[in-house]
Amino acid sequence: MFGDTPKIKDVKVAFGKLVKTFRKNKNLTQQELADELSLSRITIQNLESGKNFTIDTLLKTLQHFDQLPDLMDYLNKKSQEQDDINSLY
Amino acid sequence: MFGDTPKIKDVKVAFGKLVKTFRKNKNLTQQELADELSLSRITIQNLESGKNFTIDTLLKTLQHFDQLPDLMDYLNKKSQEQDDINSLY
DNA sequence: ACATAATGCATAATATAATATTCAAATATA
DNA sequence: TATATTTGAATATTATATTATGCATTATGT
Repeated sequence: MFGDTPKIKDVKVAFGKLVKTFRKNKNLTQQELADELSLSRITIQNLESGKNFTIDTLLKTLQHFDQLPDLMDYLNKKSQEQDDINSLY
Repeated sequence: MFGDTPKIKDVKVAFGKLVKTFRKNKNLTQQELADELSLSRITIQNLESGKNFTIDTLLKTLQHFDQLPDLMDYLNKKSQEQDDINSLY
């Protein structure tokens, strides 16, 4: 799909599609999700359509779908592998 | 460290620490990294210290350290597992 | 210890994300 | 098909991320 060199836009679109999938799987409208997160529908729309958005907007949304633990695991693994690289020298 | 319920702030700090580790492992100063990304040193500082920041700032930084492919894999796996859940019904 | 570089942290100005509103197009529902 | 709901997209306003600058604190090296 993206080979192995996705562009920044591709990653933003991927975040957006993921959020939309989470939302649809819980049968929520953009407005309902926005209300539950104290955000506007437009912010959800921008997030889902790959516009620029803040990390707070993204993390509030991922938190609502219980995705923070897995994301934290991912970051910890990344930190660990960087520390391992560093300790080689 | 965070049990299994990290807070939004925890995730932002984790992103920041990871970026700082990437930067240090390449012996770059905040200013040098900022210049290479056409961002200000303050934006890098905010990112590394867990303030709010935009997804563009984060992705430009991760791209510089070749982290977009792995991040894309993570998002694709997440999308796949959501699609699988959906197709059960 | 000293000098230099790097980082943290303020303030103020600018750029832009978030918002409210409206309307058209698309999607679902009866 | 007809109706209601949801979504996409535009403009204008507000809130805030980004930036520039300056200075204090903390490394780093000689």
